Amino acid sequence: LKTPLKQAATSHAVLTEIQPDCQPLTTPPKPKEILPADPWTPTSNLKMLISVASPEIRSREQRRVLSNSTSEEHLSGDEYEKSQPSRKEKSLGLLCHKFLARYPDYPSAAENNYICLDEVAEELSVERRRIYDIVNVLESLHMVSRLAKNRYAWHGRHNLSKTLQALRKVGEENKYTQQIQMIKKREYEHEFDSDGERNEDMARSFVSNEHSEMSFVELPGIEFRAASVNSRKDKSLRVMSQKFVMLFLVSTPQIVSLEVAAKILIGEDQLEDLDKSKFKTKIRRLYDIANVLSSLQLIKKVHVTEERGRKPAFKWTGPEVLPNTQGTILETTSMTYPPSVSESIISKEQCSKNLFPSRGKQNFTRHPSLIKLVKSIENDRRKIQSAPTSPVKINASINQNLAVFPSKMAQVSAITNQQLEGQSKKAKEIKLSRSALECNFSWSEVVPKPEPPRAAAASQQPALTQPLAGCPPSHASVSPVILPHTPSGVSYAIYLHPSQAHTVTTYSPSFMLQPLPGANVTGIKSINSKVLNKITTEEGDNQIATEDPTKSLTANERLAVKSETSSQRCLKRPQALQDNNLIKRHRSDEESLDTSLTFFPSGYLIPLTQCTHGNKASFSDKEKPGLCSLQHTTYSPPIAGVIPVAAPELKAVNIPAFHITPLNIMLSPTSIAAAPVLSNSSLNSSNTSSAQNPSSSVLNFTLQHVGLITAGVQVPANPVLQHVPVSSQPENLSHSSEKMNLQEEKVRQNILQLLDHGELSRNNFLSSLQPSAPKEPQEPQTVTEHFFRTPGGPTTVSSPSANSDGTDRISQGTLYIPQRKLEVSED
DNA sequence: ATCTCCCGCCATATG
DNA sequence: CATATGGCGGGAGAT
Repeated sequence: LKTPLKQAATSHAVLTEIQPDCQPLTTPPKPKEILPADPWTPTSNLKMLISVASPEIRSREQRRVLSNSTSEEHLSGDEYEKSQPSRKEKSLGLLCHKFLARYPDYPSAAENNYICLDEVAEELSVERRRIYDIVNVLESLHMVSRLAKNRYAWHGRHNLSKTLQALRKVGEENKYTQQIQMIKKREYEHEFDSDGERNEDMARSFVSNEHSEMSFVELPGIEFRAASVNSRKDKSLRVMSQKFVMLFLVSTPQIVSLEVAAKILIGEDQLEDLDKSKFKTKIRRLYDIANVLSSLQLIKKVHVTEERGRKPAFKWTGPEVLPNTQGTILETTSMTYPPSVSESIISKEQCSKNLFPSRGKQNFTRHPSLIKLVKSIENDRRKIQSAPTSPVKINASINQNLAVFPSKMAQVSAITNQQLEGQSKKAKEIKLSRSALECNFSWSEVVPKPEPPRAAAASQQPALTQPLAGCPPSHASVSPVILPHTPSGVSYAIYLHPSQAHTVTTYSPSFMLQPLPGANVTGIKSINSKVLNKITTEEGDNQIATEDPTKSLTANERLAVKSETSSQRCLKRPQALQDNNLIKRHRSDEESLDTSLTFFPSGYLIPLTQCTHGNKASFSDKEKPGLCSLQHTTYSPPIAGVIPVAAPELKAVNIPAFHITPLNIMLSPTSIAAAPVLSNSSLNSSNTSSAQNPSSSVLNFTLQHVGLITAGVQVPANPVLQHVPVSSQPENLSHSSEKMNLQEEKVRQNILQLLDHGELSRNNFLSSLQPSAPKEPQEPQTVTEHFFRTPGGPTTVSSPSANSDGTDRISQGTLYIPQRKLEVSED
């Protein structure tokens, strides 16, 4: 019927931006939007071209051209159906590119960045419906916000960093990592026992438990307040998009298969109701979302090959999100709202409404100080949540923040604490956290720096240094306050996600970071569950990006972006205020407490003004330096690398960490992740085996208790950071331990299972699990796994770790747990 | 056949 | 009530 212009397909046509042609009748093109300030930046154009001109398309186009012999339409109608707009040309992804091309990534406040849906739809000549699809996901990233009926405000990537951070946090709170594990485990089981008596694995229950319904995650974004119009209840596409992104952010290899994503997004609730159609629909939506995210270059399509064939998946290619960044918002905020400490204190989560309204009735009380802030926001979206309450959470992070702003905050914090306590008994933990200090400083990777963690470290970090450093040393020095308390010893637990097996490798004791080109990833987490893996290569897969022009370009772009973002966010010194999700959760609802797995509702973030550009210059390098280097390093050997274990951020070791560690362990029953623990201190101090400080003791204790490490093994803590307020730890520790016991057993069983299956052949592994079997104290054993990525694809990597079987020994208490194989291939 | 995912009906929300 | 939004899923192009 329609006779589209033929061969629109020519590359030229495609490249040409938006629809040069058409619309004879309708309103003429509107000049208005096309102003000098126009969005088209060289970058964007380039970007667009690159992305658009994918090889596939190009080849396709060529074919077409040949066939047509360039004639547009002339000959015969034989061209019949060949109509052009081959499906691909109408793809959401391409459309999205066009859309994005219209606006600058980083619009200046000055320009009018308004988006009129009608116009856009018209100009791009697509149905409005499609525009909604795009806008909705952009909205989920806070790249746009709705102003009113037909109008949206374009924010570009200014908020992206914060958004991602928030999403990551929420994802962590929602225990997506565990959910993913569960799902994978389930699949695994199915494969195995065909009999399938799906053991009523608690796993399920876990998942089902949480079924948290989450609503839109709000982020502090600029004019978000104005977005009064937005939102309503469902927002499914938006929410879905956020969840999808969260999955990437919490996954260690940042690869998420559609299947897994769909399952999680779907039934966050019920056990698998293998509702086929529902699943299908979900997948469709995910594709839609993925297309947009791909256009944003946040993800790219890959395939994961597992035992059962290859499945479509996507790999995160966007900026990595720092684990601990909690400080970011605060920092920003503080700058923004210097006066009201309280406000500044509020960090995302605190402000949150319940994203995940867990079934439980959670009654949060809003902290007075927050009320004002929240109030306005709430008005805007009052209608949105039918939810009666918009709980505001205040948590430990606040306390932490105190450190930063000692004087001012003090009172506030005090208040906060009281309130918290009042709210829930569970809050007790919070106290602990506050003492913890958090300074992120970059860890010196290879070069151990003698100096104190403080600012010193950060200063000259090589590119590889951790991003965490987020704050430049300069800042640190500037605001000494930040490091109020002595640094706490920070230990980090490294674990491997079973599901995402990747190469595991040993890490060097010295913590050298190496960009692991191939290694994708092991997960490294700080105790408090923040992942520190900045190191992972972006190109992650062992792919060598070098030759691909596109990639290189993207890389560059990325760099640019990163630096920018980092600069923004690093306005302040490093304080890693970490917040503990755990704590938050605990206090949030008591009921859920019992099941450790229960999810707690999280809130949405209240938008704070976004940070202005402050001194960006100073830190350009810190944050993502690692990435940059990584990118460059693409040429590096395919081998899986060493797992960089270092934990850059010195976080206070808080109790939460303990909780978390166990959780992680227990959660991944399937393959069980290894939990290597390291202290970042080692970086500074050459010796790893220094005497344990309290924190390390606790940690060791915990680990031992859980059975992850042998009694003899000890995890060193960072000397510098030592004074972690350990005081209360015992309680917490015990507490967590208790919870974990059950889990412990399961974990073991799982391990055994693995062994049975032959996945683990190592005695070592077992022995390591046995507390009774002491091993060399200083050298815990590692169970290495064969993870492999099989060859075949560019991505394939073999585990570098030398001795194939878990014989490797890793210097400091590192435990690696075996995994299943998994291959990732591009495209 | 499977993977992608476009198209657009039609229920809802908004104004 | 007229529109603006946006679930949803059929079904077809791409592989």
